[in-house]
Amino acid sequence: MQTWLMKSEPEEASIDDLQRLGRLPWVGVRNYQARNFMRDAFQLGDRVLFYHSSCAQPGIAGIARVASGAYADPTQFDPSNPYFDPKSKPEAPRWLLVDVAFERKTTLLPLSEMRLQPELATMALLQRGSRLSITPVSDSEWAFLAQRLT
DNA sequence: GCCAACGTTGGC
DNA sequence: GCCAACGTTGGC
Repeated sequence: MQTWLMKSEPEEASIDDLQRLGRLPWVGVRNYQARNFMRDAFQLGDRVLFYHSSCAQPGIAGIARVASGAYADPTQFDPSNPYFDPKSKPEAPRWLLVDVAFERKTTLLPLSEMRLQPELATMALLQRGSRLSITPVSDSEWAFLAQRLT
């Protein structure tokens, strides 16, 4: 089983929202590399580290699971939605999503602390200039993180 | 609000 | 297919 880190702005969808709803369609991915991870590499039951971005305390806020295969993100077809993509056609959807299911909250592991850990220096999230909203987490990175996510 | 870094677009 | 211009991300 693989572990992934997925970024979400808590103002839009926080770990508390996921806890309340139990399950969420991960709408709004508009990057081909991130889409391809969901389409080609995600497996049902894969672990998801739920990361809060663009907020006062960026960091890992909880753990979730991949709860569906990839399917068309409906927001790309809705002209009133901020994620609307006029170039995407229903017969050939450009953007996909997966459902994500709540597992548990963790005490927030701040980005600033993650940066201090040599064991995490290889994380895709921490690489210079990395902006990708979905990144893989290696087994050794997860093993280290698991001890700190309480 | 700033700005570095990156991805996408579109003219050629 | 190149690459400059532009838009976006996201930490600070």
